[in-house]
Amino acid sequence: MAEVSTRDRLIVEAMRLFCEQGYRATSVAQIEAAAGLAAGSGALYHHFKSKESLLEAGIDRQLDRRQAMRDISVLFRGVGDLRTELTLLGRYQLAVIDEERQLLGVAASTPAAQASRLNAAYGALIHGLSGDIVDLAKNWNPDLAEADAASIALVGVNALLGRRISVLLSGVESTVSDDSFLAEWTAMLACRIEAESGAADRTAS
Amino acid sequence: MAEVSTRDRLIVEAMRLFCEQGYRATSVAQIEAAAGLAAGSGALYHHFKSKESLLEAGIDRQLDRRQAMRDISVLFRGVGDLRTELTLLGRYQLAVIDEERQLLGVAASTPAAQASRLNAAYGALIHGLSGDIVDLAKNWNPDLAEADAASIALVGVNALLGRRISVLLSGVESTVSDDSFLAEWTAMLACRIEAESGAADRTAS
DNA sequence: GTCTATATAACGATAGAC
DNA sequence: GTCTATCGTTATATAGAC
Repeated sequence: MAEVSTRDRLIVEAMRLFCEQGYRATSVAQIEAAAGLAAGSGALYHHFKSKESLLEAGIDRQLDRRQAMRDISVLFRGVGDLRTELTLLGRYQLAVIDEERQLLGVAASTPAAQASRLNAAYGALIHGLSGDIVDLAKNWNPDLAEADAASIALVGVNALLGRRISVLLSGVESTVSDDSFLAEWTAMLACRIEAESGAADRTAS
Repeated sequence: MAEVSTRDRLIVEAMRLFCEQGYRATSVAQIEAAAGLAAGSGALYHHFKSKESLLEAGIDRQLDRRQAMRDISVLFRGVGDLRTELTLLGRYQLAVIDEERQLLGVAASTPAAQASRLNAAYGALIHGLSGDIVDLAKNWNPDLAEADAASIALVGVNALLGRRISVLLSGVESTVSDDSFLAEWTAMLACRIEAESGAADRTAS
């Protein structure tokens, strides 16, 4: 039961290497070696017809795992006050983004053939995360306009994404802990959610 | 005076292609063709000793341009109220990130040899943008603790970065305009800057 | 299914004519 | 400085033994 097939090992190691080095920079021989096969042997081609079809299988696998994590966010409903729920949701969404980290990393350097698939997957991710924040916001402040809730959610999601993608691009971990970051993130969103509707218009022309 | 040297054309086109396709996926022949030279001829090697030294020159060029944009943010001081200054600063910082877009794109898929240079450049960018927000925040609320100002700035910068890097990864422009995004971004930061110190601790344990 | 061996193509880089 | 031509290397992918 704990047996992992060679095919699965190839997918896992390939996505890891694609994320670290990029798709083009990762050779088939390197993937075979990482999966415990002889480097340079065509053993990989008995499981995938090409390097690109291996990437495709990796994308599909990630989308399956994403499906498994969906609709867990509703578990945070009614736990306590607005800030508690926001912090829990933020922590959950950071975990979701971590799960998608490889996919985001691979998306940065990918042949055009698979680009549309990755773009669609990325768009769906943003939409899902943003929607959860919108639901939470409107739940705690029914007077909040749909457009305002969407704006708050968009800035919130981008803040979480920016934090995770930053370390993805730089490879350097932030000096600020996730908890500290989420504390401020929570305070900012709560401050806006509690405000009356239309408050976002009080900016410079 | 409008004459652009072949060397400069090579740098510009190379960075554009590196950003779009990745470093490894871009061939020297492709760069030569984009610069108006015969594809496959070694003409590039009369200006750069290798493909990697061309990337290095591209990074140096970006760092020079960054230097030219520094210390412009102080021009926004004392324009009006907190929200006006925040919106102007946010708009300015989005422009700065746009200027660095290529460098961020190249950073996503780069050989280890140049990775440290890119990482240092990226870290300096974050630090500079964050520092400007901290200065503005403490200017409008002297009671704000240094740590709180830094937290607010970190979330703010990551929100801007997330928005720009999102379109960099997905290639799809957001349906929300920059002005609408900045309006909400401004409201969020202003809401937190105006709060008393220590308010960020009112989150879940 | 995995191996050795190899076909075929593309890439980075160099040499020399002009 | 730019070209044509080419070398050496590395990559993807295949053929056939075990």
